[in-house]
Amino acid sequence: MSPARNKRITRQRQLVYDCVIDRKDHPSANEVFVDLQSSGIGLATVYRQLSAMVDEGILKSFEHSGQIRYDPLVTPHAHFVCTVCDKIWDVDLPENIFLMTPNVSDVDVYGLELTWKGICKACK
Amino acid sequence: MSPARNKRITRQRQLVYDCVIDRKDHPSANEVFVDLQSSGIGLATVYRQLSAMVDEGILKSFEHSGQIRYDPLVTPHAHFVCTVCDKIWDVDLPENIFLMTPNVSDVDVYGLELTWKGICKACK
DNA sequence: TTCTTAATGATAATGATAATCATTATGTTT
DNA sequence: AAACATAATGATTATCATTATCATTAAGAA
Repeated sequence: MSPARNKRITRQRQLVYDCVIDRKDHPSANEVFVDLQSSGIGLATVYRQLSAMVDEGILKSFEHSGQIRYDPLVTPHAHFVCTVCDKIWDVDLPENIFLMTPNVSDVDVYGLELTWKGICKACK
Repeated sequence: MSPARNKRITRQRQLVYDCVIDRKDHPSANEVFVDLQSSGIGLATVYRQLSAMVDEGILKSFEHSGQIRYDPLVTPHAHFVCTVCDKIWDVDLPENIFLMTPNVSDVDVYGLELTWKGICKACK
């Protein structure tokens, strides 16, 4: 949660980070903002801190349903999305998936994004 | 390319479909619109036809860089995205990936989205 | 050819995110 | 502890992608 060189640890940065850590449901910027309403934090600051933390490697982000979701789990993993309630779970990547790089010639693959889609227990 | 029951095949529908088929680079709605400028088609119609075709299963869509991309290849496959030039390639899914469903209990998995990230030949 | 109504096109509305900028406050230096 | 340099904030506006609205047009059937 310590920022990059020449950056400052502000009350707002702490709030945003703690919020994403506490909720484990990959919140959007606006969801974080709503959670922190009582603190008086500004919406722009929430957006700024979230994207800053992604740049710094402290958070990961991905797009879902037209908005950017933030994930405190930065180690390689996949997601399961329930297409009914739109909730998201962290799941393990398949074994050895990194050995299954695509058949495109002369490219450097350094990452992947894997999302399983289905219906969760509660929605069935 | 024939529409659902009680729907009509319009000149505009044909134009939109042909455009996505012709370009194999997963265009956005606006890119299709620009391609079809000379036809006088409206932007709203492009958006409408594209999302209609996704609903009908004629096209697939996915989010990338803050916009929806359209893909005429509707059979299961993965993508490779160059994070420098932002181009997208269709690639095969890893063998037997459907056997590697996630470790979430009591969910019905019916699909997945897999995107490899890296740097393409031209950008290296 | 007429008729029904789905589809269109122009435009306004919405929603998410980024940019601007005067003000505030962090962390350092004296 | 006071002063300082400047990074960060918050209010606001701007931008961009997409959706909604609605009067008009045109498929496709009768």
